[in-house]
Amino acid sequence: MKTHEKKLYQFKAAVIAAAGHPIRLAIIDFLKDGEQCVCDIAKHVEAQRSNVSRHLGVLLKAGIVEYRKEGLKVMYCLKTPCVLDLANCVVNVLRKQARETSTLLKRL
Amino acid sequence: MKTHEKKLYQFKAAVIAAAGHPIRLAIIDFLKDGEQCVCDIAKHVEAQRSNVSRHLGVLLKAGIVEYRKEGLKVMYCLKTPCVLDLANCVVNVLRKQARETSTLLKRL
DNA sequence: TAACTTTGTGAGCATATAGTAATATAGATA
DNA sequence: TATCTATATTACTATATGCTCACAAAGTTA
Repeated sequence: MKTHEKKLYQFKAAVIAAAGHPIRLAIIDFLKDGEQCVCDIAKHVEAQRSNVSRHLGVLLKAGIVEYRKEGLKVMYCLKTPCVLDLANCVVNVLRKQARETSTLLKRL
Repeated sequence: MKTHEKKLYQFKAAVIAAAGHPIRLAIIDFLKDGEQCVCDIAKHVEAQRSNVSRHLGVLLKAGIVEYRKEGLKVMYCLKTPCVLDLANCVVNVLRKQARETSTLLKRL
C-alpha cells in the first residue's frame, strides 16, 4: 500500500466514523428535508442539547453538515446530501443478517 | 422518534462504525476481488497479524465479512459486496472538502 | 512425536469517545 | 439595563477502542 492510499483510507474512515453513531445517523436523517436548528434537532433525536451540540461538531468537522446563524438560532443542514446513501448501503447488510437469523431460528 | 426507529439507527450505526477505520476500510477494499487469508491481508494492509485478526473480528461481528477454514488458513470474503459502496458515498464529501480548501487557499 | 505455521485471544496500556452538569457567549426582548 | 433564549464549551467521569506482546489452539510437515 502506498502512502497516499493510506492517507485516503484515513480520510474516508474519518467521514464514515463520523456517521457511525446512532444519534448522528438520526441527525443526518432528520436533516434530509432541509435545515433545522439545534433546538429542534435535540427535541427530535431526544438527547440533551449540549450532547447534540457535540455531535453536530463531529459532523461539522467531518464535512457532513454546515451551518448558518439566524438570530439566536444556528441552522444546520447537510453539506452533501449523498451521505444519506450511507445508511441505504447498510440496509443490505442488515437484511442479510436478518435472513440468516431467521433461517437459523427455523431449525430450533 | 419511536423505539424501533432508535433500534434501527443503532443497528445501522454499528455497521457503519465497523467500516469506519482506515485498516478495516483497506481490508474491505482488498477483499473486493475475492477471498484472502489473514496472512495476506496483514501483508497488504501492513499491520500486525494479531491486530488484523482483531479488525476482522469487528467486521465479522458487524456482518460485513464471513470466513471459511482451509487447512491452516482462514479465508475471509465480503458477505455483502454492497459495503464497497460505502467508500464511494464518502468520496463526494471529500471532494467537496477539497474544493473548499482550494478555494480558500486561492485567497491567500 | 516434534517442530513449524497460521490464526485467535487474554492482559495491559494509552488514547478516544460519549455523556452530563455547569458555565460562558451572543443575540433578542421587556 | 436586566433578563431570557439558544448554543457552544469547559471540566469531569465512565466506557470503548486500538494496539502490542505473549501465549494457546489447530492443522501441517519432517
